[in-house]
Formats: sequence, structure tokens, C-alpha cells
Amino acid sequence: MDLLAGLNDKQKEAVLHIDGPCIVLAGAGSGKTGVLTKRIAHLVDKGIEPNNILAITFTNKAAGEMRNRLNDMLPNFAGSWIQTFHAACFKILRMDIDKLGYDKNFTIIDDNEAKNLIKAILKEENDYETKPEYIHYIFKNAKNSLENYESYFANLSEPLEEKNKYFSLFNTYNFRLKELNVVDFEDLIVLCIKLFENFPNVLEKYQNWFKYIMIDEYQDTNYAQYMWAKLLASKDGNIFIVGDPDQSIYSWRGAEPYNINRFLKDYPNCKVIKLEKNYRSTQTILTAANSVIKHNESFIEKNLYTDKGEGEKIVRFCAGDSFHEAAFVADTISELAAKTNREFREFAVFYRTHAQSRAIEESLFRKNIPYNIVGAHKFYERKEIKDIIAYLRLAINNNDKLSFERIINVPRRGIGDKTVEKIENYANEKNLTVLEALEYVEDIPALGKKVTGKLQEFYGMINYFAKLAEDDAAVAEIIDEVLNMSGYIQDLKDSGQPDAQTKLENLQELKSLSLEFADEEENTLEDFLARVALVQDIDDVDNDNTVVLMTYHGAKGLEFPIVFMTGMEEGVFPSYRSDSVEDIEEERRLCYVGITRAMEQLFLTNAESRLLYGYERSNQPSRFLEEIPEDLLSTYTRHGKPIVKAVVGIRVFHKKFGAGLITDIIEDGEIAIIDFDQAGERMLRLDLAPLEKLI
DNA sequence: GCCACAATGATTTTT
DNA sequence: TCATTGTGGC
Repeated sequence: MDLLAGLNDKQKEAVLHIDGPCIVLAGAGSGKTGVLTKRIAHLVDKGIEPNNILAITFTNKAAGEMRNRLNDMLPNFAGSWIQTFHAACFKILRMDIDKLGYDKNFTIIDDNEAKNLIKAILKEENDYETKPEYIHYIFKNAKNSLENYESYFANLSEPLEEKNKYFSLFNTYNFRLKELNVVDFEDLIVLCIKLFENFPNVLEKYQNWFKYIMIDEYQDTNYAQYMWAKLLASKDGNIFIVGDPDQSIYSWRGAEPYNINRFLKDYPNCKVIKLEKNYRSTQTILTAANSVIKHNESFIEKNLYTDKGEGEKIVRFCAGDSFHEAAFVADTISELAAKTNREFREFAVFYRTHAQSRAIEESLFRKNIPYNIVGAHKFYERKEIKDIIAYLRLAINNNDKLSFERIINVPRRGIGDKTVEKIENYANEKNLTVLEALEYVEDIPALGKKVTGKLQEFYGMINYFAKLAEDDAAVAEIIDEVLNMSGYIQDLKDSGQPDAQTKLENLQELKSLSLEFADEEENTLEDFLARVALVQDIDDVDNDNTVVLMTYHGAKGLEFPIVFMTGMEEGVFPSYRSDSVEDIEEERRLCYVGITRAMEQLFLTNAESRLLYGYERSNQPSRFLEEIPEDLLSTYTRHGKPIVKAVVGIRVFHKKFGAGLITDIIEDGEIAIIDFDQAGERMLRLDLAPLEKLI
């Protein structure tokens, strides 16, 4: 097959690049995934072993997509190192973490569990002042910085007392992690680097292994990830990175777009390739995106262009309030879907915060438009899923107190905090894991007979699961045993919770996932647990034909024929929380990401007032709106659309009651009965009521 | 150990 | 406003 077919000159140059450092600045929609995969295919064509190629992505979804495309291109492709940073580090640590004094059957905890551990520590210290979220943030930054921890904490701009407290908490936290035989997300990267630095022969092993390194979404790497890649590439210097500084929207999570500059400094002779031709959007949309992002200070100018032609104008709609805005979105979707024969899945609605989705949901629901919210409730964060995972983790890692505490009384076994405390004290005293302590449950002082029996039962059950795992039973089978033996399913069925059915379905889904997992090369329970920890959400290829709702952040990497950017208001987007120039610039990049998702048509909406934290707030239109040239827009406001003739069935807007539908007109056309979306049914005099017709 | 009510405090979240 | 978290009574 011809790898270069259909590529432009810049893309070809990137695909054909083999040795030495190279940076590809890939604008939105410039075909970067194609370039990455084709470059791998080209390397393989040139006789390079697939296993000598390391390709790093940020999401499992991106990694999976790349693998799929390669499998299509090269049917026998067996490269197993197309991974996220975290998954690659996990694979490395699984082989060598014992050199750092960790047990090889360590498990991974996610951010929530890390926060819970921090909360527990704070509670032990009777510290009710320190905010766990903040501490967690500091801890993450400390690890990602790769600095000496003592000096990192000493350099914090906090009072000395606080700094000392934080440092001491940090040490306790890390001590606990090791004790529990778990690592957090940051540890995966940092421990891997530690391994490389302390054991040069290990580093060399991987350097010889990964002769060709590729990193996607480089603008989103943090300092530790930058250093990790640099270490691995430092022997041969065959590092190929792809990124777009204008799409860096995660600096608040530790991403350092400055890493691109570091890269340019590290490799002054690197090849720089700019991909500016866009294959996604109309020129109108691209011009809008270019104009907005020009307001940011930038060291690399990019200008997206297309040969698709101008396309439709961007529609700008100014709504009275958030309900009006939502009604506009729903009405427009329903109209367009009918008129242009579009499927619902071609529409996407973006908002800055999840709280904004509600009004939009209600409007869509009212219009019978099917929709899906992306990213609000992640599969693996659901309580029922986490519970079952905790059973599995405890079976693998007997010392995982976090999991133990989570499920010892789920479903209810009559074992409360006091009992747990006694068990943990005993375990500490005798230097046993929590599960081992249960073996000697009769020796634990001050436990009732009933409780003892329950604990023995629990002990036997977990051991049985562990035995199954040891005998390499299929993960699905183990999950089945957990669901039944623990009584979890029965308890759900008996509970009478309104969402019990959904939960049961989710558990079924977990089982299905584990069945699929059985086909993987590495399919032990340990591997499954690592997968679960590293995959925050299941990317069920949404085959539903629904409108998609998500935050601007969630939209990154996606594309839709028709996009609604809602809440384009000062204080909402940009957020009232961003005040520094840097903050505003990041919001602007987020706006740029939003605009460039749209393929054919873009709608920008704002509301003159909206409900925030219980009270009404008036917001100015977003500054980003003014940064788009006027001639690209066709603007509609709720003003200037007086009701020419009130008839049953039209939608109207009332200054106080919001949007509603005229359901009847009585008294010779003098009085209308209007069913308001929010305010309910009202009778209003048409000559007096401040009504406007909704478009 | 469990349940009901009050107090709180609230962007964005690839792993 | 509203969902989550903590406290007090049983």
C-alpha cells in the first residue's frame, strides 16, 4: 500500500522522517493521527522492529485508535508499546519495581483514593483545617516537579509552619502508600524515572529497546513526563513529538506547554514541521479560530487553512437567560435535523461547567431529542463498580487497607468502624496484613461472637477469590463469584433503590468487559486491575444516534458537523476564576479547541442572565465573541423579534417567566395561555405582557 | 451502628 | 440552588 497517498507535502515530510529529533506542530484537524500511524508503518517498512518503537499517547482511546489503524495497515503488526505514559510505566515497573524495594504485585490507586488516604491521615492527626484537595494538589505537583522534596516544600510560598506541616503529611502519605503496597498516578512516572536514574543498566536496557520514541499531545506533558521521555531518548536521540501549544488546556493539572521550548533547546538541530492545512472545518470556522487565538501571546504562529470553501456563517445567538439559551439549542437542533435530514449524532453541545448541562438537558428532553452526556459519570467511578474492584484488589493485595475498609461492611455485615479499628490495631501490633489478621480473628480482643463469625466468613471468601486468581481462573469467573458470594447482587435486588436496576446493568457491563479482556495477551487479574485503574472510562464507541453534550475540555480530540458553544459569557467562559493573563490565555485556548471541533456549522450562544449558586447573575457577552470578525457572523438576539401575531403553538419569551409555549388564546385574542418551561402555566394579556417571539 | 437533618461550599479532570 | 459531608440522637 502507498503510505503517502493523499498526504500533503508537510505530512509526507513528517511520515518519512526516520532518524534524529523532530517536532511536528500539528494544528487542529491537520491529520496528525494519520501522520503518527503512517510514520510507524513507514519505520516498520524500513525494517525497524515494531517492538523497538515506543509510541506514547495521553488517552487509552488514542492508543487504541492508533493500534487499530496500524493493524489495518500492517496485518501482522505486533508492536505492544503503543501506550499511555502511565501504562508504559506500569509495564516497566512490573518488571523492575522490586529494585526500588516495592513488591511486584503492587496495585495502582487513582486520584480519588489518594484523596481518601489523605483525608484519613488528616483525621488521624486531628487536622480539620487543612483541605485535602489542596494538599493532594500540592503533593502531585511535588512529585511531578522531580525536585528534592525537602526543598520543594521549603520553597512553597506559605508560612513556615504550614510548609513543615505539609512536608510531614507528604512523608506520611508516601510511607502509607508503600506500606499498602500501592502507587499513585504520579508514582508510576516518578518511580520509573527513579529506576532509570538509580540503575543505569535498566535505563540502558530500555534505551536499546525503544530505539524510536514518539510522543503525542506533547503540549500536555508535565515536567516528569518530559524528563522520562528525555531519559529514554538520550542515547539515540530518535524522538518524534507531536503537539499544538494552542490546544494546551490542562496546565492547571500540571501540564507544561513550555516543554515544547525545552525540547527545542534540548535538540537545537531538530526538524520542525508545521501542519497548518486543516481537513475538518470550513474556512469560516478556521478564520474565527485563527482570529481568536491571535489574541494570545505566542512564540509559534500558526494559521489554519482549508480548501473546503467558506461554508455557512457562524450563528451568534444572544439569549435572555439560560433556559432561553437551552430552548434555542433544542429548537435549532430539531429544526435542522428535520430540514437537512441530519442525524442527532451530528450535533454536539459544549458548556464550560457540568452545572450548565441541566437546562440544556431539560430542553432536549422536552423536544424528545435523544442525548448523551459525556464524562459526567465515569464508569469506573461508579460506586458499585468500585466496590467490586475493591474485592478483587484485596484478593490480590492483602494489605490494601483502602479496599478492605471500603468493602468489609458492603453489603452490610454488621461490621462498623470500631471493629475495623480493632482489626487494624491488631494487624499493626503483630505486623500482619489486615487480611492475615482475620486469620487470627479469635485472638483479637473485644470482638463479639457474631462479628467474629462474620469476619471468618469474610476471610474465607477473600482467600477463595485469591486462590481462584492464583489458579489463573478467568477474570469474568472471579467477578461472578464475587458478585454472588459477597451477596452484593442479592443486596442490590433487595434494596429497593430506584437505581438498583442500572447498577445491576453496570455490574453486568463490568463482567462483559472482563470477558473481552480474556482475549488480551496479559490477562491475569493483576493486569485487569491495572487496566481498570489506568482506564478511567470505557470508551464505548457511542453507536447511539444521539446529540452529544460535554464540557469544552471533554471535546478535545473530537469533531462534529454541527457544534453549539454555549455560555459564551464573561464569568462563565472565560471563567470567573481566571484572572491572570495566563489563566485567560488558557481559557482562550479552550475556546479555540471548541471552535475547531466544528466541521460545518457553528453556533455561539450566550445568556444575558443566568442562575448561579441560587441567584440570578447578569453577564456580559464573552470577550472571545468580540475577537471573531463580525463578517463571519450572523447575529440573532431575542430583541427585535416582536410578536407579529400570537398563535397557538409558537414559542415565546417572557422577561420574567422565560421561554414558553402558547397553548391557547382566549377572549377574542386578548389573553394567551402560555405553558412556561420553568414558571408553569400562566394567563397573560397579550397587549401588556412583555413577550417576544422565539426564533 | 444507623439514620435524619443541618451546614457547607461550589471550574475544567487525558491517567 | 443543590449535592455532598458532618453531627447528634436513637
